[in-house]
Amino acid sequence: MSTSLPIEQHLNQIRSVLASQNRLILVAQPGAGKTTRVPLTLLSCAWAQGQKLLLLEPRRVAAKLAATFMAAQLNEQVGETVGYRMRGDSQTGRKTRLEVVTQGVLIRMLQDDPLLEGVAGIIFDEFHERSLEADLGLALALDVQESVRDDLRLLVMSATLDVTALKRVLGSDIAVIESEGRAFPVETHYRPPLGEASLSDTALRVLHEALIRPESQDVLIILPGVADIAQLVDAVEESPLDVEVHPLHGRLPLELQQAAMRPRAERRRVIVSTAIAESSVTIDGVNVVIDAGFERVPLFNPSTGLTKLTTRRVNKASADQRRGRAGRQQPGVCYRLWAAEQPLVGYAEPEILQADLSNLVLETALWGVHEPRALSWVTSPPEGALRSAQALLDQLRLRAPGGGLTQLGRQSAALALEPRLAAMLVGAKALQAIPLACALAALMEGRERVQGSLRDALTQRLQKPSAFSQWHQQTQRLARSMDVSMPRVVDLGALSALLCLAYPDRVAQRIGIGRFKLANGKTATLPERHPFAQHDWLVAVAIESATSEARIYVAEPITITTLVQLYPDTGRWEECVGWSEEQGKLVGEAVQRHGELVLAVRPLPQLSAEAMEKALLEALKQRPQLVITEDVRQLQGRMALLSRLWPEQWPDWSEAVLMGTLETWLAPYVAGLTRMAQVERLPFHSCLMNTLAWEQQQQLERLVPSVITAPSGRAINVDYAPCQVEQAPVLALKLQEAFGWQSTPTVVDGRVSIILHLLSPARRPLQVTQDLKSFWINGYPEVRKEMRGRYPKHPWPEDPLTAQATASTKRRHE
DNA sequence: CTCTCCCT
Repeated sequence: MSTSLPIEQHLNQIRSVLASQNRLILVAQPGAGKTTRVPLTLLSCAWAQGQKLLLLEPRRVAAKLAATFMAAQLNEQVGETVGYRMRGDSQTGRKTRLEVVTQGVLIRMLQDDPLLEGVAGIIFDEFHERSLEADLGLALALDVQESVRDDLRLLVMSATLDVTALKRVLGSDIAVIESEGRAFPVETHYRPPLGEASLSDTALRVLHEALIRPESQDVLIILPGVADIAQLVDAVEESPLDVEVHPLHGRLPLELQQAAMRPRAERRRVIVSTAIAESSVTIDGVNVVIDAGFERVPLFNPSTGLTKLTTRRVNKASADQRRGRAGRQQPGVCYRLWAAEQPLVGYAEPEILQADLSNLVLETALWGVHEPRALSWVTSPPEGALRSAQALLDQLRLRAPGGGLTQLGRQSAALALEPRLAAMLVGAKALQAIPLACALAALMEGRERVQGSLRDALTQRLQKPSAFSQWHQQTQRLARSMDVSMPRVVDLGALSALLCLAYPDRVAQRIGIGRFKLANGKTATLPERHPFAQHDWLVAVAIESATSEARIYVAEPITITTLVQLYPDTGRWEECVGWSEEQGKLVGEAVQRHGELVLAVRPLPQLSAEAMEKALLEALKQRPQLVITEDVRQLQGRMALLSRLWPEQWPDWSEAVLMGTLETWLAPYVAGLTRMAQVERLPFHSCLMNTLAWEQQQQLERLVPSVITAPSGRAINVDYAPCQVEQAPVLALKLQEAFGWQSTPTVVDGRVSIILHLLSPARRPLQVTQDLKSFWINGYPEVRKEMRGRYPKHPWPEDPLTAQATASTKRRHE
């Protein structure tokens, strides 16, 4: 059967492209056979002789399965020509030429040997899943290939036809080979919820419909979350349907997951699953899929530093993948619980756009890249999440000011733990609490949910390690990597200190019953009856960010003394001068802070000059706007006109810019001031003018004069305020004052015509014009006819071009 | 009213 796989007909082409080029994209649908056929065929290529190939798989099961299958193809055991490598479980030997590795392993291999000696090529399987680690692995591999290993072959395999982003980073001329997949046809029906029916009600209704068809075998129902699954499982069990029902999700113990996947002959099975059934596991015997069309995804919020689970509609690629689960072994049926016309986004967002990037920043810093965006990414890590990750690493003391790693940071990166836990582990040395830190890290990293207090959970495990084998294994592994052995008795004394090392940003100060302010400035709550609800200080370990206030699920009490011992900066008294709105003046205090939290305050008798200056400017910046007098407003308008024409030569004096640059133009004048009223009285006009050179000041007066002399002899203020909104300056004057002006007056050496507001003797607008010449000819006769009767004492000559201009009445003139 | 998935 292997000879009939769709990928077979492309193998020669794949070999020939990689003989002469070092990059290739292979697009193949599920069932094409790419995972197992392509790596084996590449082993015999000339460029791979005497070297290894790495095959990257996104999941441990997939890696083992692929290795086992390929070894069997060669009539060998795993660990001979084909082996695998993953955390805590490897089978490779001296003969091994193809290593199937999981994502974390690839990154460690690259970090340990950036030359990748002995490796001829890397195959990225299932790249369309766009996991954070696959993206990082490819970025590092590209860096290696571009800098020191142009012979290194990189083959990216994807089930997605949309390869534009990949081509952008791999090169627009890269070869793309496409292969058909192989699957049975699946009939699609759309069954949106009726009225207000819930997802599980709708799924139950459609399940009845599906089971009526005699050809229906086992049914896979995909719902967004565990709660929906439990609800539907109950409903099916209470219904008269003669089926065997199994829940399936990642938090279920492994035995129950496996039970859900085992085929049974006697009764039809209904498997109610999360998205885990979409890609991670295959279930034999299924030919009906009921897809609710939703997924729950963790979205990282850079401003809170928290990850929130969000339910949203699936993308089209996932929906098709789910549907395909009905046609793996025979023709099938898929019921979609949404309307056919429901729009869906095309593909899943790459994880890099929505995940916590602290590990990515740690890895790239270890790689020697201080600014992660300098690498070549299929999708660049987003700015906000990068800054947030950098801030966390700074707080964990893993990152040095320049962006490199500290000593602690380098040790942490080698530990293969998330940065918070790694920082805790390396920091445990100074607390002489490494064994406890290992036990704690293993607990927090584990998948099991901690019920009740951390202290109890730890005590339980330390007393009876054999009952918690996964935790025990990981504890031992961490202890080995820290060069300690686990003692028989572990003291829990350093527990809260260790947690502060991992979660310095989540130190929490009580601000009410069960309400806490976190060091990152956010508010979080603990149930009012929680035993810690009345503690003044906690460290919040598990938090879920909700729409309103974040909720704390796991916490541990701490003392300020502990905090100060761990973070010497926290204990430092910091001079803090601030503006008091109530007192209308600057006040000073010395405070001890931890992030946004204030530990202690004492008044400060004397304020330093710099602190006062800084505080005053800061207070000014907090205000919605500067106090702008008319002369400053005019100056801003004049400057706006000039800087629009010559942005290189004239500064931008818009309000936003002035607010942002107080330090440069206002600072010299605030020295010694303590009250805001004094600041408000400063001559801002002169302060601004003084920043210009003398020649520039002269030029300003000449190009945009503040007054223009009308034919009447009167000097009239030009209004430049409209220039701030990109309009021309305005000159308002009585019509009679303009007699004799042949055309519109101008500024900026004739470049800009002024808008004239010609007024009646009662200063009512008669005409607004930027073309005076045409007004005299076309508009004036009409105005004259109408106004002569109403204002007989004022001159209304027939020829305004030659008439004597005047600001007063006829009589005074005679 | 906690909990999608994955990995060093």
